[in-house]
Amino acid sequence: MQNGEIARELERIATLMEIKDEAYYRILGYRRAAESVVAQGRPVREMEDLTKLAHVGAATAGVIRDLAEDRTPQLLSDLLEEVPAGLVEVTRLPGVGPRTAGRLWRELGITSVEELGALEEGKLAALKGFGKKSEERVLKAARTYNATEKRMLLNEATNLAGEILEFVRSHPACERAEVAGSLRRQKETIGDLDIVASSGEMKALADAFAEAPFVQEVLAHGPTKVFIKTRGVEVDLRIVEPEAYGALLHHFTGSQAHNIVLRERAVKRGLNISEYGLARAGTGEYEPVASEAELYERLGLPYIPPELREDAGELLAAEKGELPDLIEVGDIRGDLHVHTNFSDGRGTIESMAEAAISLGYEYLVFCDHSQSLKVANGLSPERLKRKIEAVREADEKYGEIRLLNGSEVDILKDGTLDYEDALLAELDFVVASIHTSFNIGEEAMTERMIRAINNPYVRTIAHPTGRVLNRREPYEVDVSRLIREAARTNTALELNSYVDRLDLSVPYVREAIGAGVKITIDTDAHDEGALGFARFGVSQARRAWVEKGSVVNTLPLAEFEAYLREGK
DNA sequence: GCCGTTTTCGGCCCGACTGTTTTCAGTCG
Repeated sequence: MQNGEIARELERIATLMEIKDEAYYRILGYRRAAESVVAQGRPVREMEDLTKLAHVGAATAGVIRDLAEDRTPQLLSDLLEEVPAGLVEVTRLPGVGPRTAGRLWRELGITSVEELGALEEGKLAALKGFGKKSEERVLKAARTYNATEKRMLLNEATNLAGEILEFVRSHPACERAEVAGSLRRQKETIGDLDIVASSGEMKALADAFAEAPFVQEVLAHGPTKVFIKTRGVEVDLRIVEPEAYGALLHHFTGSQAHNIVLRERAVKRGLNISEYGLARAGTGEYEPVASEAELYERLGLPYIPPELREDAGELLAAEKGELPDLIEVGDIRGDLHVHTNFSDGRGTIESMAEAAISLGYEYLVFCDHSQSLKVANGLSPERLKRKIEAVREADEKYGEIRLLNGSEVDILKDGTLDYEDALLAELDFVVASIHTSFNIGEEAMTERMIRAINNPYVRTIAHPTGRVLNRREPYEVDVSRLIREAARTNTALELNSYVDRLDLSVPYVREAIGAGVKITIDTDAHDEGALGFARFGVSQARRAWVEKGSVVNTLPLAEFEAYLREGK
């Protein structure tokens, strides 16, 4: 099992224990262990001592070991014998938690969302603590439940949040407002949106928001907190007095795991943290904190950027003064992987070049598809040669930017490349990637890609795991082996910035830079607008603790050209 | 369950909103 699956199983264990009404802190232990596994870069399967992970002790380590080696842990099989597995899904219904799910099971014999949805009217309302409203809400949730929840891509979430933010900011009662939550941390996909605001008239702003034109449904509405649904997305607005804005922004940016460890740290120093500010322990009298920087400072820490707030070692690094100097969008000097209408792009060499110039880039590498990828109008050797000429001519025309020749050459099923080496030698930069024969098994796929990595002309491997968010799982490949091989051969790995790829994913990027592998942050743009997706590639790199020095295309033109000349 | 610069036992983050209640449990973030 991979880290993600292991974490999901640990979550499932925690939920089953919650339904059983086990001790709260025992459950919390498994939940925090799940988060540690997700945050971990390299596959936990390869770790010798699992208790080195935060929040993992002897017991949880045994469970993780079993899962990693595809055995069912005794704990899990015992739980599944006692608690129906379908109840885990019941707890995912909005407004239904583990306690309610447990009662539904014990008192009504419910074991799945489907059974709950088919329940006769009045049965639920008759339970103690339930009423008509609760019944209506729960039944509706069960009947409209959709198991395959789709999460927003970063650009969709950014656009939607922008519109909502504009409404909030334009209200006269609003002093400041920002996006918080997972979007501010730039998680790869976004479920809900969190907006925070400060205001001297909180209730007026809350009421206005609940009646905003984009509101589909009001889920909760108090004087400082409004929870609505718009276009199927839940949006949470939280409001505080202006003096407490920093504490609120921090609180709602999360992650929850980061907040918890930070608060525990504060408690040890005699302080409580809440969204209202800092208090001497036990007094409940909060002193407002106006900025996040001030909050960290008063805890004796340097500012921790939102992208790092995942309880993935950032507090320890902050204490030691070893936080990374994270890469920024402005550090990107060029894009090494863009398409044109020679293959399946919509832009021309010129239009793409001009879009790159307007971003301030110093160089741009055109990488159209290779001959065997017919569906993408891949270039035959003859057409590639014509394109090489066309790029050279265009390069003469533009003084502001260096235009270079590349190819996104297919790695064929046997690991050979889709052009002869002699042709690859004529190119400035070669990107290699997989677009066919995804299901050949982990061993064969790994060997196939390692063969490509060992080709002397291949400088980076594009979208190395082939995943497409919300659409396609990554193919099976041993990424850790690819990373070791890339390090050995001085081959880079791509962090593809296209919003539905973001591939390599963050944990692997962190593993790769740890192994000394260079990263290319490319957009794979098929039109001019997509060049702007570089910001999302950069935000993922920041989540992976990447500094500018680890990224090939932060090199100024002269140094980049030297890098090209040196070869591998 | 985990964890330790007051520790190997006794702690373990914090608050808003809802529904069904007359004081609070459950859910959520």
